[in-house]
Amino acid sequence: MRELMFILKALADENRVRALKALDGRELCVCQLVELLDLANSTVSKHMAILNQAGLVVSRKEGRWVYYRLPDETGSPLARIAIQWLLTTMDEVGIAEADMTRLEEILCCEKEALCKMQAARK
Amino acid sequence: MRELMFILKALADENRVRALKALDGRELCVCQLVELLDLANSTVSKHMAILNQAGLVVSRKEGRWVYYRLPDETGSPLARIAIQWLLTTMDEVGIAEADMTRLEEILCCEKEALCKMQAARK
DNA sequence: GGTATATTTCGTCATGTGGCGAAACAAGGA
DNA sequence: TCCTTGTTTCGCCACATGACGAAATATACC
Repeated sequence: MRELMFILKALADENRVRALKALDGRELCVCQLVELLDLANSTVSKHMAILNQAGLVVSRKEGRWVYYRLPDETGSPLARIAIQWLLTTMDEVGIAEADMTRLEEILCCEKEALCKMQAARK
Repeated sequence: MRELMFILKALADENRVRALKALDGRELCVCQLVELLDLANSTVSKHMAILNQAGLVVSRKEGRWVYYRLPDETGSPLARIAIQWLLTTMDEVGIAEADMTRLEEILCCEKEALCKMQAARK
């Protein structure tokens, strides 16, 4: 029950749901998620920590960059089924389409450029 | 997206999840849910209102009693699929078994007796 | 080693959420 | 009509949550 509630609580925030959808089929680093969600990087980092704790994402560090992605077969079955349900549901209903087009733009940018923009914004 | 978030937020509370599981395959009135969840009736009523708003339960009034049940084919597809996912997940993992045996006991009692007990408790 | 930079952690604040009891509401029975 | 009673609404409180900026970490580059 504890694990299930962790997952359900992690899913009960729109920004986290949007992040999961964005991670469908690809890996993203924090600065790309910051750009997509338009939140402070500290906020995004916290959201990703919550998703990570629930087993809904896994992280990988490469140099100074941290990449997040959806878990593979080795992840918790509960979490994987939850993700599958969420993503297919969102696809069927056509949710977060604006995010998908915005994500295309973001993926075209160099990550360094994104980070510089974000740093300048403050 | 709005409807999906209503559903996800409604599912992000353990007591509400327990209530949904208890409603699997049967109809329950508020006083029975109060007994199962061991919360104030005002609190249970609020929880059920949240579930109702998300389309995860429907209510039926019969005299002074209000019965809640899971939605049938006429309910929102999004809500119905969510419930289906939740219940099968809980079954597979074997969650809330204590509740199920406790529920058997509660169903044996007259509803009037339950309400009297609850009234006396204050 | 020192500097630059991507991310996380910390401190703080505003808002949301879940809990209760009391009062209000609704419906049956005297 | 008045009383009883099951449920909901209201007002309040304690705590959780999500947001930010600043400070701390960690890692590449000089």
